[in-house]
Amino acid sequence: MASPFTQKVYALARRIPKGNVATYGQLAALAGNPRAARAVGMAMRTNPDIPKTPCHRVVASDGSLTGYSAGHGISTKRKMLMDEGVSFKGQKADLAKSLWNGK
DNA sequence: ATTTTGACTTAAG
DNA sequence: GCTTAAGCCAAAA
Repeated sequence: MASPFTQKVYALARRIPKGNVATYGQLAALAGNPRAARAVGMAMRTNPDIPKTPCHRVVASDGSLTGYSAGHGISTKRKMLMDEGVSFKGQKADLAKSLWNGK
């Protein structure tokens, strides 16, 4: 646990349903600060428990996969998402179909 | 306490 | 479509 904000972000990430994805800005908004998308990314980066916190379900605003410290980076992340049933457009997630509704 | 940095986002060239 | 610039936030140094 690094900090309250980070904890909140983790909680939100865990609540993203399988087969869906959320954007950093979206998590930031749900965490209470719509403009803290960057901080959210930071929280993900320092992500302590991969299986406990599915940071791979968090993508950029346009569905692009960014970062990912585990596995082989983006490649692994994309694979995991596809495995969970998330639609993909080349290297980007299909937000139109798999974007988390926030509840 | 101040500065730097980064898994962001949007706007503009 | 890609690069640059600027805005905003929180954590780490």
